[in-house]
Amino acid sequence: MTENDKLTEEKIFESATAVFIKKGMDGTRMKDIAEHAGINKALLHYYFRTKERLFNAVFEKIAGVMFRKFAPVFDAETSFEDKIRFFFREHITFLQQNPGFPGFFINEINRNPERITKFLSNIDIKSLWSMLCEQHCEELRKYNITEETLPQIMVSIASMSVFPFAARSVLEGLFGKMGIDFTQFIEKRKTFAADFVLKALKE
Amino acid sequence: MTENDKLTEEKIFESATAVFIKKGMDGTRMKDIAEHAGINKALLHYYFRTKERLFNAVFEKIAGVMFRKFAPVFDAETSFEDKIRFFFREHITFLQQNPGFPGFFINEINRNPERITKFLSNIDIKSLWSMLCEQHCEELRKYNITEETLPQIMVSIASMSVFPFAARSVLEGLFGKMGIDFTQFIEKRKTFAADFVLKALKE
DNA sequence: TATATATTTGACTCTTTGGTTAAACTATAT
DNA sequence: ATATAGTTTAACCAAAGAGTCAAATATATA
Repeated sequence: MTENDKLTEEKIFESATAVFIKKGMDGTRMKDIAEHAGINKALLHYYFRTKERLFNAVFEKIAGVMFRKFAPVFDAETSFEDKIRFFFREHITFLQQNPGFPGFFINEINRNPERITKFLSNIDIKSLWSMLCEQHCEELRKYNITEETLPQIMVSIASMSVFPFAARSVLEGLFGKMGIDFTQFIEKRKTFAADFVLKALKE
Repeated sequence: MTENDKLTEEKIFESATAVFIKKGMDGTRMKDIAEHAGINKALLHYYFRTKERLFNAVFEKIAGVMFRKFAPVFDAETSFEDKIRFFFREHITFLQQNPGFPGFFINEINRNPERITKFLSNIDIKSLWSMLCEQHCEELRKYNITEETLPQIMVSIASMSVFPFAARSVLEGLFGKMGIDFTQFIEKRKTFAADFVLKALKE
């Protein structure tokens, strides 16, 4: 094995990731993954036993990476405003590099909602949430954010970042007719979304 | 045939809609649709030839209904502000009644992006767009909305309405741990989202 | 080098799947 | 009633799918 050869298992995992993202669990053929990796189909089973195990490995990796991207919002020592700007900048950049993640993720959680229950059970949401509330106690009062509106705001923020990628082909279809470039639209969105949210909050 | 019996073709179409929404094109078995409709599998082919034709019929129906819901935003004779309030109220109510549509739609356009190109070719977006711009010419200037920010705003509005349904199971998972009820969250969202957007726009 | 161990393959199995077909059934018009 | 057209079914088919396995190859180790 030469230095730059990837291990077979890695090669399989990466090919599986690519194909699963493109075709989804149900639309993916083990043969496709094997061909993508340039190996024999039986090797997939040698390393991962079944299609479902291979898929679970891929899904958990992606879900983990996606959720870890939300972490800085909770633990950074910056102001509420800075966190919002930071989030949109970093999260949209991340999605630019992984544009298929939102569509893949939304698809699979809809087909199999139990998956997310299991995944979330590893995370202590409640303490993250109260950490956020305590850390920005005064700011939240200043912005007039209540226990009821905070979830609405958080969901709005996530929506604005994730949705354009999930609905990418629709937007590209619409934009195409109006002379708007999707890539440019996304680049602008990093600051637009932050400004938009902050203006909506500002007293 | 008694009065309240549905025509077989309708029954098939409705069953196909239900199953396709739940399982997606790739995850759906013709057998499942037949069983759901309580008929023989061969009847599906008698009425719709192939799985793909049946799916296309369902997809086009759903896509049509979804996009028609956006129409009042373009042709109503109300103010910009009223349109935003009207949209969130009506659109979220529509999604409450069809909570599976966003997930289904996002999934299928990601698996097969050409589908949306074909679908959008029937709609004259450009003239709808310029209609909107002309109709609210002064308001747009008042709110300081430019040619560049208008698409950002429209996408933000769509995001805020659609995304919570697409990511429903994630939100339910998170909310469950925090004592938040998804149904109630959605009900509140009709006014929250409108207020949020309008505040973000207001000079 | 010889032996044990890990990796890779082609050929195979068994099940599921979309789709077909010929026959049976139903309703209706003459 | 009976011929005709439309509807429904059971039985069938070929292709594709996930998964298996024994043999072959490479790799490490003594």
